[in-house]
Parts: sequence; structure tokens; C-alpha cells
Amino acid sequence: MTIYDIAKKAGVSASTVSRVINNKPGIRESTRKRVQKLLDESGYTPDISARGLVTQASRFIGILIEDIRVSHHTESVYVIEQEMTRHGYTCITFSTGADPCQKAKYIEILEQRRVEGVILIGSMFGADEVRNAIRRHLPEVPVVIVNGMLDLPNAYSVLIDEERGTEDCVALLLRKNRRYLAYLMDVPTPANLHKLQGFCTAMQRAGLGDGKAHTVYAPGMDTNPIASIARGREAAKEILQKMPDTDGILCSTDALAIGCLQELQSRKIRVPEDIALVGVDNSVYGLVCSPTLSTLDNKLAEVSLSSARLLLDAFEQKALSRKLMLFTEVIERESS
Amino acid sequence: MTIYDIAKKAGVSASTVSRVINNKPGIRESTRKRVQKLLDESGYTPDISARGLVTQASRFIGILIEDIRVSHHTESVYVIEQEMTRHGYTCITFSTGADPCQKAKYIEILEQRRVEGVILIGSMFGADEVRNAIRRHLPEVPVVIVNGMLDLPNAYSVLIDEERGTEDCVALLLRKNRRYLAYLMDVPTPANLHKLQGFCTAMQRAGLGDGKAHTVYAPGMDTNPIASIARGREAAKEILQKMPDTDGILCSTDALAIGCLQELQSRKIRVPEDIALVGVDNSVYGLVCSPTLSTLDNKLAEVSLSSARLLLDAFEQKALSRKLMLFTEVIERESS
DNA sequence: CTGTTAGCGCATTCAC
DNA sequence: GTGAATGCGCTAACAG
Repeated sequence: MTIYDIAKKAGVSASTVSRVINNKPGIRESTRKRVQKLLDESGYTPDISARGLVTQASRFIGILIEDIRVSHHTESVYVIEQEMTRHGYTCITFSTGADPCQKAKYIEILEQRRVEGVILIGSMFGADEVRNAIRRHLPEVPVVIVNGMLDLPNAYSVLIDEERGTEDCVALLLRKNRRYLAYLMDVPTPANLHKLQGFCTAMQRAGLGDGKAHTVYAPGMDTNPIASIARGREAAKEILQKMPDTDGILCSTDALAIGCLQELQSRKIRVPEDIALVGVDNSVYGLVCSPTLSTLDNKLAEVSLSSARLLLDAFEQKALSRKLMLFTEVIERESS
Repeated sequence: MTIYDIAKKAGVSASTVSRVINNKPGIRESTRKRVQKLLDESGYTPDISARGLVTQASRFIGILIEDIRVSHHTESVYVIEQEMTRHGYTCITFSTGADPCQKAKYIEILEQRRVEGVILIGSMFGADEVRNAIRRHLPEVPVVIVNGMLDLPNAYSVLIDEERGTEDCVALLLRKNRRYLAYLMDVPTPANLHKLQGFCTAMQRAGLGDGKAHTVYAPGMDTNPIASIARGREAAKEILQKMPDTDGILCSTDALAIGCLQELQSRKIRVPEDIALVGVDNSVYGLVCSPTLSTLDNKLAEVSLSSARLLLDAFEQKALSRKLMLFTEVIERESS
């Protein structure tokens, strides 16, 4: 079923049908009615790709995330997809995994699909390989990176002040009279390094010594939340062994904090009485666990919506700024 | 950058370039080398949509789910996307929401994108509106429905025997010497009605009376997991009020069970000592809460992989069957 | 107001 | 082996 089929049935030319479909002016009302009726009855639907070929507009945007199973990524994708769909764009979403080369491959697929814009979710998309891939494959289309930076003329950033937020988390623990703080850090992405910086700053300011000495890493590549939890558990063991005096633990993600919590509880260490616990992400997990988890709300939903809006503005070249910063909020629950 | 640009640079015709790109035979090796080199250097990438216009193959498939934020949906989408991408297909995923009309709209978008196949995740896609939309907009492409049925010549089903699984859950509770069972049921989707059927069968068989009389509904349209948890909490109150003797609760989803757990704990009712709790979905939530949640693993990952494979088989018309059934497994954890 | 023509980027005949 | 011509479904520019 093409516009030609409709045109034949209606006894008009294909252009007339096209005009009706696209609500172009300059058509006699009677003709429009007649064609529209046929259009409705025949169940015709335009081929958007064919249209895109001539209008040079795919109406696609690409969304890249490392792993959609991570709950705050999911939230981001949800919000962005709703907003972009509302504006007539179709989202192509890929879970790229952690490997930068793999990320570059997906960028090539997005080029093949002629996306009009891209949203990268996560600071690890600021890697050099990604930048090169963008420069090579998508040098012309606006690219918004969420919670990260990309030094490219077509790149935009929506940032979250997690460094400051982490300082606020430390402040919370200090208010709870904790003095032997530990920091449990996930893979050293730029975002996580910012949080570490915040932790160190706050520790120093409080006269609690070198933050890095109180930091334990939870190494691992698997982005699955279950794997994250397991890593948190392992890292908790390390904290307890190396820093037995610890009375407060700050985790760079909620998933790690959950693992941590499980390890503490299995050892009958009371949370928050013996050790207070704070996570980051404001994920559902923090509401599901018991005690509920104090966490840093990094406003992923707002940030994602802003990034979608920023992309839409960039399409109309009316983006006010290439860089946007949003602020976090500490959510105090039972674990602190 | 088109094949014509490459052709000009190479001093050959566009057809030759096309042949090189598609690895067609009948090209002198020296020519192929020369063109390939230019292809690589220039950073040319074919426009898949333009190709699709002539080959009549979009290499798109559509995935429809109600809400990607629901953790087992997310898992499904992840698995399907990985598998389809591996086979050269690009997935277009939409969160449709609960409204059947909205679902129909998304099906129309999929038609506009000329998807070659569709995967519907969830039994609520078996609704009449959806069937009509498929019949109208996508009568020719294979449609796989996960955990549901669609009476259409181009439809395939991958089912999970949750009815039997629910019976197994009741058996678990009986083994734990529970006799006053309640069933907490989410919105009456076909899948949830199957579970209810399983509950009733098992209750009757055990001589515990009419299952329906022991069933409480958690009404609500919001598919967000946080909303589900809240609904579970409300429903738990109702159970405690109407059936104060209850010593075991089976919930049709983990999220509801989490809400239930929270309400019980807030009333100092011990789980599992006073009331045992079992969910369905084997979601991360069940590992995050405390006590950890016994649950029915409905093998969403396997089911999703099977549905992707089924679709791929249908593309090559070598699908062995239109209907596939997989089996569940009870996972016993601390809550029972 | 409407039809004719051309061309988007590509693969595929059919000649040569 | 390779090129010229054609058409996929559609919109846009230009006639009329």
C-alpha cells in the first residue's frame, strides 16, 4: 500500500495524496475529504524511512547506556523515551556494556540509522574511544552526555553535582556523630572520581584525615545489579578487616550499599547503630531493603528530562547553553 | 557521503561500490581492494533505510512492554535486544503504559517504521484492541507474545506455566505448615488470572476451601514499581483486617510482596515466623529485602531469549511451533 | 488547485 | 568485470 495505490483509487496524483497526508495547504476541501476517506479506509500508513530519504530527517534518536538493567539507567531511558516520543522521535536504545570499543560499534550502528541526535547516559561515555567514534561517525548531530563531559563541538552536557552531594552525605554522617568513615567506591568512572573528590574534601575539612586512605574499591566489570551487590558485599569484608573502627560507610551506588548492608547484617553488625550506611542513586533498592537506605538523590529523572529537552532545543538551535548543572539532595532514611 | 562519492573517487560506478560493500562476487580483486580502501578511509557508512527501501527489509524489530521500569520487563528487553542486535536487527522499544488504545498507537508507529517482527511482553497485549491493531497494521509480520496469547495467524506465543508454578508455591507454604493462606493479586491480567487459578486449585486440593475467598486485590493502574510496592502495602492491611488468622501470603508479583513485607514489619509481625511470604518474578527486589524473599522464578531471561529465537526462526519460516511453554521454579529463601 | 518531473541513497537487473 | 538504467516510497519544485 503506497501513495500511488491511494492516488489511483482516488483518481488523483501521488503528490495530491502526499499533500493530504502532510496537511499541506492548497487543496480543494472536497478533494482532501475524498482522499482522506480513502486513506482511512485502506489502512494506509506512510513509510517514514522513505519519507526521511527525501526530507533528510530520520526522526530517530539514539540512546546509549552501559546496561539497561541498572535501575537508574532504566529510569533515564524511560523518561527520555516518553519525552522524545511525545515530540515525534523514535528512540533506538542500546545497552553497550563497559567496553569502549563496543560503545564505538554501537555509535556506528546509530550512524547507519541516520539518527538526528544522541543521548549518552553515564560518564564513561566520555572515554576517548567514544569521542573519536562520535567525531568520525556523528560529527554533525547534537550529542548530549548525561553526567559526563565530551570535548566536542557538537556535544552538550547535563551534569549533576555529585561532588558537592557526596560532601553533603559526609556531613550527614558527621551529624550522626560518626567519625570513622569509609568510602566504598565502584569502578573509577569520572563520575565516581568526582564523588571520591567530594568525600576527600569533606574528610579533610572535618579534620578526619586523608579520604583516600579510607577508601575501598569494589572492582569488577559486570554491570548487572546482582553483580554490583555481590561486589559491595566483598568490599564490605575488606572495610571491616582493614578499618575495624569504621562507624559510617558511604557507598558510591545504592547497589553497593545493599551488598554492604547484607554483609553487615550477616555479621550481626547493626545498621545504623554500629555502622551507618549511605548510598547514591535513590534507587528502588533503597526503599526495598531494611533498614531503608539513606541515599543521595542525583535526580536522574529530572536530569534525563533535561537532557531530552536540551537535545530538542539543540535540534532547533535554540539551546541556551552547552552545559547544564543540576543539584543533588540527600535523602535521610533509616540506615543513617 | 554516498556510494556515488566513493565511486567518483575510485573512478568506478556506483554499482561496483555497492558490490564491494555487500561482498558480491564478480569483482576483480584489485578493484575491490582499491574501493575498500577508499571506503575505509572516507568513513563511509551505508544508509540502512535507503538500502531497506530497495531490499524491502528494514532490519527493525519492535518491542512493546507496558513499563520498562518494571525490573523483569527490563531484564526481558535486555536479553532480547542483545540477541537481536547480534543478528543484525535493531530494536525499537516502547513503554506503552496500560491503556490498550495507547498500545494500538505504538503498533502504528512500528508499522510506520516497517518493522519485520514484533515482540510483545506481557499477557495484557492479548487484549482485543491490540489484536485488532496488529491485524490492521501488521498482518504480515511475525508477532511473538511473551507470557500471553494472541489469536492471529501471524502470532506466536512463549508461555510460562505460572499456574502450575503458583500451585508449587502453595505446596511450599503447606510444607512450612501454613494453613491460613491468602493470595494477594495484582491487576487481573490474563497471566495473573492464571496464577489465581493455580492458587485456587492448590487450595481446593489441600482442602483449604475456596481460594477466591482468600484473595485480596491490589487495584491500580500505575505500573511504576514504587507504586506497586505501595499497593502491596495497602492490600496487606486489607488481608490483616479481613483474615487475621493468615499465616502465609502468596503475592502475584515480588513488588507486591515487598509492600506486604513492609506493612508486616511495620506492625512487628515476624516474617516468616508469624506469616510466611512468597512472591513471583525472581526480581532483584527479592534479594535486596530482608528477610530475602521466596519467589517463583518465571525464567524471564530464558523466556525472553526463546521469544527472540522464535522470532528469528519465524523470519526464516523454520519456527517449529507457534506455541512454546516453559516451566517455573520455586526459589526458597528466608521469607518462607 | 493539481499533475509532472526529479531525486533522496541504494541494490539490482541487463547490457557490454 | 563493470557500467547504465531502473525503481523502492516518498516529497518538493515547477508547470499548468
